[in-house]
Amino acid sequence: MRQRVDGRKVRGEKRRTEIIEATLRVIERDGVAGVTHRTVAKEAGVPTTSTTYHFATLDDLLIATLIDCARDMATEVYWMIDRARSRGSRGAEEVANLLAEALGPRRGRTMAEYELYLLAARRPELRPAARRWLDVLTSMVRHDDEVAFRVFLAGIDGLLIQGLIDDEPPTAEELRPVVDYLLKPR
Amino acid sequence: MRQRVDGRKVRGEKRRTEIIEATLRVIERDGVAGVTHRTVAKEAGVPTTSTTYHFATLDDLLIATLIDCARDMATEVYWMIDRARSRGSRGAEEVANLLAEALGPRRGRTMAEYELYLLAARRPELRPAARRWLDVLTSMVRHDDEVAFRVFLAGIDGLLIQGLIDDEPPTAEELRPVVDYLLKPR
DNA sequence: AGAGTATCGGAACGATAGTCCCAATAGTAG
DNA sequence: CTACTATTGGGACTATCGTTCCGATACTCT
Repeated sequence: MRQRVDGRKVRGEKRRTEIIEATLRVIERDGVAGVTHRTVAKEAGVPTTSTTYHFATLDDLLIATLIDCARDMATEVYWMIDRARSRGSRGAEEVANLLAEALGPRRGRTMAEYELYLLAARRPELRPAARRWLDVLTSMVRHDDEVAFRVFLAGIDGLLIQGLIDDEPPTAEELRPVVDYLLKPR
Repeated sequence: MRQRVDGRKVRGEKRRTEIIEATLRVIERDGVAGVTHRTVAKEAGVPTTSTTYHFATLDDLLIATLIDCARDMATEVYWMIDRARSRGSRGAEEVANLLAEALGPRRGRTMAEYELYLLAARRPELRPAARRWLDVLTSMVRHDDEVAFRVFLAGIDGLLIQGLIDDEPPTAEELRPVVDYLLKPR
């Protein structure tokens, strides 16, 4: 039995999270295709069998990792929306900065997030995780803004995925006019 | 020597395209992860070694297939833009219909196209193919519309990739107001 | 027709994958 | 302290992968 009454972490919890974090690093570096029991174990510095002990199958490990990844994703986009909505005219600048960051220093992470998207397209059990940030953020917007908000979210997704296939990541300055136009009310 | 002066197809060309088409079917069904020499050969009804004969490596086969896929992609989106621009107020309806089609009957194909996107993010040699339709379409728009056009393209990409993680594909009617808003000039 | 070359297709080789087995260890409840 | 269970970690088994080898076949040019 893994659970404890006092809520303290059980022994294996630490290594379990280490494995998940290592898996995310592998995905960022080599993509989902690079995830094997052995590569993850090597990245985490644990024996190969440790990954099979904590996760029944490799699929379970992938799903656990991507769900974890989706949680951070939701947090990040939450702040993006928050800045865009609350700071008035400076919203576009903040959003452009966050996009440039997602396509520059955090590029690997952004790729991992879209690998989750595509995996969720084929595996229904991943869809709730992939949709989490869409749902959460949709719920925090006024109902009469829903269409505008969906357009905004789609635009962000499109700019990110298109930015991933640029030879060099776009700067915040280059993104600025597009974000500006995207946020402009109609 | 494979090339002929008169331009007639050389012998192996037919089987080569059969293999590419089979590969695309495999990608549509099981994703890039499902592509192996054996699965492709089985799908094409040819012996396993045929795939290694016509393509030096499995990577070459993948790249050839995805570049082929990108060509059709460009054609399809070309028509989408064409309808949106030339038919005035009915443009949004046409675009919504095409989106619903891409997320319904052509769902597998759409997933394949975004797998190309993500693969291109990691492999620079695939980027020209992935960017082709963006570039072609960008060149056909008036320069003063460039920002609006980039927003439109990003919105389309976002709607498509978000539609892929819906439990049931959105209908043209559901997409209509969003496309309407996306196309509305500012 | 015959030589030469492109293509085909069966078999197999080495590498690597997922997963399982089992002995050793450590922390915990009684 | 002792029994028990969770966890660790090394090794191995089996399946499948990419790729190569090589003999058979078919097409083309002279």
